[in-house]
Amino acid sequence: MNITYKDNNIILENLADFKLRHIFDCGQSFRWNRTGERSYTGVAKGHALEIEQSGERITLFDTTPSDFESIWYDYFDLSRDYSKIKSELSRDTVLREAVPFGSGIRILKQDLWETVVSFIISASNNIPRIKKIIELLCKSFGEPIHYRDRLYYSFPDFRTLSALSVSDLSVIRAGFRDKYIKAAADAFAADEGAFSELYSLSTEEAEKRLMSLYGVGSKVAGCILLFGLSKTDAFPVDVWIKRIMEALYFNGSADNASIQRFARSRFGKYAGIAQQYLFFYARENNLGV
DNA sequence: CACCAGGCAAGCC
DNA sequence: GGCTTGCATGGT
Repeated sequence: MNITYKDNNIILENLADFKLRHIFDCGQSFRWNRTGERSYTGVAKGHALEIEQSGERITLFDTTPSDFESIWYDYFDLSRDYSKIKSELSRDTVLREAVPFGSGIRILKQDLWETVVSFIISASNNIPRIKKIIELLCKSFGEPIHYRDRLYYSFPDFRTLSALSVSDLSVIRAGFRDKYIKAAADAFAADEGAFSELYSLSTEEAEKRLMSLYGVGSKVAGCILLFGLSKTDAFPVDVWIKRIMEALYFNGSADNASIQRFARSRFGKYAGIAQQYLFFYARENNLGV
C-alpha cells in the first residue's frame, strides 16, 4: 500500500482487498451513507470522514496523517492480509465460490460501546430503520462535529445515555429496545473496566459476559464480538446466514447453535470473516428469500 | 390512484 | 407469545 498526503487528503494506492461497497453494504455498520458516485460519508470514533474509491485509488478527504494513523488505518483494518485469509478460506468449496462476490470486504474495527447499542437496536429490525434510529440517537444525544461545511454528530457515550431515563429515549423511536439501551448504558457506567477487559478474554468468555446484558442474545453478542471486539472467530447466525448455511452445508434445517458450532469448527479463527463472505453472497444472489 | 389494514423485519425476554 | 415502530404489500 502506498500512502500519500496532498491538499489535506490522504490517498491510498495499491491497497488490495478493499471495496467500499463491500465494506459498507454487508450490515456491519450503520453510520455510513453514499454521498457520491464513488464516495461514502460517515462518522466513527468522534470523527466524520468522506472516503472515495475510483478503481484502486482511495481518497480520504479533509483529514490528517495523524488522524489517519490513529483512527482510520486501524478502523479499516488495513494491517490485515485479507488475500491470505481468502486463500485459506477458499479451500472450502462453498467459500471458494462465495469469496469473489465480496472480495473487498473488511471487518471494521468499530467502537465497542457503539456496536453494543447498534446491534441491540438491530434486533428484529431492518437496516433502513436501524440507521434512522441510530441517526436520531446521535442527533439527540451526541456531540456536533463540523466537517466540510456540514454538521454531523458523534455516537453518544454511555455516561450520557446512562444519565437519561428510558422515557427520555422515546425520541429515538427504538420501541421496546429503549429499555435495553438504558440497561446497557447503566452496565457500562457501573463498571467500564469489565467491558474494556473483554478484548483480552476468549471469544466464549466475552460472549458469556455480553449475553448477560439485557437485550443481548446469541446473535447480537456475535455481532459485537466480531465488529466491536475484532474476535474474528465469532460466527453470528441471523436469518440470512441460517438459510444459506442450511442450503449449502446442511441440506435441510438446523438450529442456530448447531450452525454456529459447525461454522466455527470448519472455518476456525476466521469464521466471522467467512460469515461476511457468505452473508454478502446470499444477499447478492438473493439466496434464501 | 389514493388510502387503509395487515403483516412483518438482520431477536430477545 | 409479546414487544414498538415504520414501511412494503396487497386489497378496496
